[in-house]
Amino acid sequence: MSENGLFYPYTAENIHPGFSIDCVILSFHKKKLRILLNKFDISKYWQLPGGFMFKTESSDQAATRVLSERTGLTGIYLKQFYLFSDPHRTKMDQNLEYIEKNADKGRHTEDTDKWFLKRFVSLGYYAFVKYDDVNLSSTKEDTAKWFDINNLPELYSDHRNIINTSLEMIRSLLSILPVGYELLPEKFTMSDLRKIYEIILDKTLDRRNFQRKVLATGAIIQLEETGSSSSYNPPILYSFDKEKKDMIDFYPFFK
Amino acid sequence: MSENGLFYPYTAENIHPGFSIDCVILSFHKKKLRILLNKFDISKYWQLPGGFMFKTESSDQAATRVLSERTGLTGIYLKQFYLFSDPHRTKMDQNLEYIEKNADKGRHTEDTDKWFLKRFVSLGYYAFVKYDDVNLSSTKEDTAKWFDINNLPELYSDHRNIINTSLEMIRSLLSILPVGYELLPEKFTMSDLRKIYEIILDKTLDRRNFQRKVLATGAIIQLEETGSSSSYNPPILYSFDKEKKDMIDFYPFFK
DNA sequence: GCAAAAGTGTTACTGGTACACCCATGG
DNA sequence: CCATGGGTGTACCAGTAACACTTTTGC
Repeated sequence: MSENGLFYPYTAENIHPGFSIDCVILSFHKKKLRILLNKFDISKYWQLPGGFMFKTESSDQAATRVLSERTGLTGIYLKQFYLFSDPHRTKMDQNLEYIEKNADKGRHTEDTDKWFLKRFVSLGYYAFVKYDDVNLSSTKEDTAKWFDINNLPELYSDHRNIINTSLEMIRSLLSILPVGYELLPEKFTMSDLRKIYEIILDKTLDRRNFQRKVLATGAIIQLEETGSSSSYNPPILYSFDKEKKDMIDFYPFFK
Repeated sequence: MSENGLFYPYTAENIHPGFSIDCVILSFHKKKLRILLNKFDISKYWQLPGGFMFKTESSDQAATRVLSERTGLTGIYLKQFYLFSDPHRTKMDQNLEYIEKNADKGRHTEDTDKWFLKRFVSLGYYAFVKYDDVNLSSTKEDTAKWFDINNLPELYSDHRNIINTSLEMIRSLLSILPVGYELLPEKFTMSDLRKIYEIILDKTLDRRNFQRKVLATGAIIQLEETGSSSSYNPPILYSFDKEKKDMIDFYPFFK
């Protein structure tokens, strides 16, 4: 997104009309669940990384491309979760402001007006990435930043609703989602794994029962090493058994 | 769908572009799970009831309208479940044939060519209706019919895939879907309720354990009457307790 | 030595599964 | 009188939940 600012490389001709994609990209860092947001210099609001679908792409391909552009990653775990189609979801005043400020910056293209001020439906995707693997690419016009999922700024359009919906969906499917495997680094502590489930479920889990249940799946290997960072009894490190990571019904289920 | 045949009342101007809706409408009758399909006189294939979204509608409203047109019902239980967006999902040869045969019948409109031969993404909905409540509206050009879900005809485009996907989604969410409440008439037998779960899960369930689990929820009331129809020990009839029907986690969960 | 994080084990309960016997009716 | 569908009860097993004590280290 640089050539023509805000909308590059999308044009009225190359995208599937009236259709956009918004990505809820989650990671885990320092005991917090993080979500990736970005902000254009011309905007007051932070927003979900998103984009449009080229005429030659499927929505999965488009979402994968958008995520790759944002994070530099390939092979990302992502799933569509809901189509947002309220006819009034697009805040035309906000978009008009975008167009105007874009023009002020000398980045205006007439083409844009034709399609950006029309109604869009948006397909929501959620994605799980490893925090340490991500290289955030920010430009002067477009800043990317991780936010604590429990401490979000004011958001563009209906993006707050999209995030809330994604979390509900993730919560209800948590028992079969590989959140730990996708969010944690190669080596991790049991405390971190548990924290992920606690944040998503918004409740504390019994430390001992959690550990027993997780280990009983046989998909997690206890390592020799310990994590040294903290200032007390160093925790044991664990790793996922990659052979077993794709087993359905592996992932522990917590009510 | 009569004025101009196949595409009434949709035009290039009044619909959201490149976007369609397909509905998997399920009912239960005589121990079989049924799906509503329709066939145009000009088509070789049966297809899912579907339609397009007007520019003023949400997708839920569009789906509700389509279902209402097809079944005469209001207040239908329906949920979106997946967006089908493969760029090659639309079979252009099939659609071209539609257009040509439509022209043969003197129902051709030039407008149609503009949009019906373009790429569409399609949002899948599943719906649960009570068989006895439905009045199928067939016309000479458009026949509607219930099919046994396990005995389907050859289908248009990727509709077979849409049906399979819907059943997978329903299966995975079965524990929280009100399938019994939505599919069964006011009074029903335990055998019918169990049969619904057995068909969707494609496995037999222990008759006694099923009954105990279902009754333990407290959401089903045993009636005084018995069903007399069959030729043996008449079964007890049950009803849902409407006060409790909306309780989440009510619906029994079967692995 | 005490606070904080982490390691480990036992018990009780509940929900799920497997299974057997009796009853009523129509043919 | 028997085949078929339906009603009811028990026993076992496994997974879950509740819960307590010990260890390590920094301050």
